[in-house]
Amino acid sequence: MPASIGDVADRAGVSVATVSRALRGLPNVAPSTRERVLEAAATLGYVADARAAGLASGHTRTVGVAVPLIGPWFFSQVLAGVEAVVTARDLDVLLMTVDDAAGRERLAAGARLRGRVDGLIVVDIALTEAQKAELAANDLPAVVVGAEAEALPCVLVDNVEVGRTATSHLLELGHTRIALIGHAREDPLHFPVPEERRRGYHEALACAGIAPDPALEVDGNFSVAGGAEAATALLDRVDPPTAILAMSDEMAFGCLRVARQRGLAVPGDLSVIGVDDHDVSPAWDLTTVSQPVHRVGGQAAELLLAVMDAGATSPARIALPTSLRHRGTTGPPMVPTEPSPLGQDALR
Amino acid sequence: MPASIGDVADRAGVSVATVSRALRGLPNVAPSTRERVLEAAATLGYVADARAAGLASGHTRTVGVAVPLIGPWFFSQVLAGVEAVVTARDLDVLLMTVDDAAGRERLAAGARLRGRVDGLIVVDIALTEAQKAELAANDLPAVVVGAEAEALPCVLVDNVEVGRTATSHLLELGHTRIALIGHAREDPLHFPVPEERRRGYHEALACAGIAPDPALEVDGNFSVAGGAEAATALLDRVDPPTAILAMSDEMAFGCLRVARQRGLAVPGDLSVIGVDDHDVSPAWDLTTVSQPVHRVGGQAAELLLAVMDAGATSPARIALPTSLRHRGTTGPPMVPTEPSPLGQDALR
DNA sequence: CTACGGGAAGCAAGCGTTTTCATGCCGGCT
DNA sequence: AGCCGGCATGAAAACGCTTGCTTCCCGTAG
Repeated sequence: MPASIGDVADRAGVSVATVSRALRGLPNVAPSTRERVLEAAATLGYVADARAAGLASGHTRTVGVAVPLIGPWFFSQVLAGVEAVVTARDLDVLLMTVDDAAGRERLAAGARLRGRVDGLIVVDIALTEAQKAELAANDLPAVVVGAEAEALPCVLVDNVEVGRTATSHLLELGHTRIALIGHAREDPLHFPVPEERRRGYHEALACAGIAPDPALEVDGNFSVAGGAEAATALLDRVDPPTAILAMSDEMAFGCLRVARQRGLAVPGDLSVIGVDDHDVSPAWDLTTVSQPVHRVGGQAAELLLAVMDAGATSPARIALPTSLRHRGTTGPPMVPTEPSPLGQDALR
Repeated sequence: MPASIGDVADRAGVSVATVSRALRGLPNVAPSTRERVLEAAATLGYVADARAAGLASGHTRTVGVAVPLIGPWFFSQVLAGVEAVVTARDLDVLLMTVDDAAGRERLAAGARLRGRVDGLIVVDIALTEAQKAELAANDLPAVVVGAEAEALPCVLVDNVEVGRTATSHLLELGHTRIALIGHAREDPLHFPVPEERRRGYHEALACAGIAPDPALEVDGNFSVAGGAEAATALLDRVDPPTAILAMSDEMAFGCLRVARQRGLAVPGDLSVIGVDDHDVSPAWDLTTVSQPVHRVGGQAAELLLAVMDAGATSPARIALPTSLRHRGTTGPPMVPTEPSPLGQDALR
């Protein structure tokens, strides 16, 4: 039903080959001819069929982005970063969520990918080593975000350092009972990020000569609600922590909420630090370890484009810097015997 | 390089037609044959080329989602909603941002769409009536989110009511100087949403017999920072408002930040209400008008699928309900002469 | 005057599927 | 015994483009 290239050719009185060349701005087309073709195409409302063009030319002008979830802030920011650089090259973005083992298997096998994308960005998906190798062998240009990969380029932040930085910050302020809210250790996804941050936490603790207390490490599900639950559990203990390191700002928000509900002063009674530097963190005045989320996506996209252009180069490994944003939710622990005059939060 | 259907056919000792049928689970294939084909395909790692399959069959198994931006919470949630129902039908999502006039023109004309998507969801993009008509005439199944459309199905919330509800809430609490933070009236995008909410605000004000003060309507750019700036400007006035209605929770967060920095008690000195019911709003204890963001996306996707299945039906128009979430940031205005005992916020 | 060169345009061969139509085979029915 | 219908399979025609190769034409150099 829609006009095809043949219709345009007929109307312009030239061959389809000439139409194809004229429309794509290729050389060796007389200006007068090109103009006639352009006009014919315009009046017919002709748009080339992407499938046919791709089939003939061998590419798709599309890159795939695989994420475990779409909703959370982190992923939407990475996605935005990818999108910005990809559309600058006039490519499209195919979004795919893979959130279970079957999906990961299919992704690694390249199912649904052939003839769909020219390249793939895999964000924070817990691929096994075997799956990564399979993906790399898959001839499809791919880059991994948030995890190391042997044969694939990857972009990530040093999450051990993230954990270390946050913990050291709290230690320097004088805290010794520091809780960690992250992901359950027995996480079926065994994605490295939480584990790495936990490692940094342990390292910093060890440096300060403090023995880690397993009771202070709880699951927060990387959500506001999960962070709130975790904080509740921690603060209900007979020996509550004086500081909480939440592995994401969203979980930190949950902590702050609980603190406020309980009338705890922050940072007087409880210090809270997050990770991400979420959009709304400045508004909360939340101390956090900032990571360049948007840049992560952009960098991954640039890397992918480079691989797509140059073919298989030596897989790069790009580490992006993080930095402590010391704001208002962390401070020295209160001396236990001295009750806080600021135990009430005026907001409530 | 990758195995084609012909390779599979050779290896299984059958024709390509049989391979095609066997792999897609079509009837009239002997079980033994099917098994042989499956095995051949598996050992060859065969995956059908989506372009070729699409070209031959006429569809793409992909739906497009066009948004003006990816980063903001609202869009990521809508996207997630769409994605959930679309992938349940084993379709893919092609993400496209259109944020300028040229992009809108191209979108309406269907550029880059043919052979790329089987259907399109347009989210909060300021199409002119002519462009909507063009899109509708474009034979491509499409649904519009966040705007009325003559010839296209659409899903939206009653944004006039949203504005009315929020404003009435503040009025009932006793406020009379109520500021509105939204989008600049001379918005070049002239997207209807802010304008509708503003209308609701005016209607509620009129009902209460209050003349709107243009000085109390300011632009907040729908971001945290924009909300903060707007709040600053409002509170710097000689006659500051006692309540602020922000058209999004993110802008409301900016307001709360400013209030806290200035030592204003919320809701004692200043009431703040937002719109959206953002993930972190419960943590802030923010009063807001909740809209079912995820559901909006899901509903749009379901509508689109229905159109794709059934062909052109009469264009539906689905309005989703909103509701007031009365939380802690709104309350009666303080009696002006009585200074607040809670002017200090313990968080800072 | 012929040979040569280069730009403009056309022909036709793919690209890898799906799908229609034709073919062959077998069993059951009249 | 002769047909007929149904099932499994194959051959080949689309699908709509890109692209290598060829042809044509004209101007210039020898």
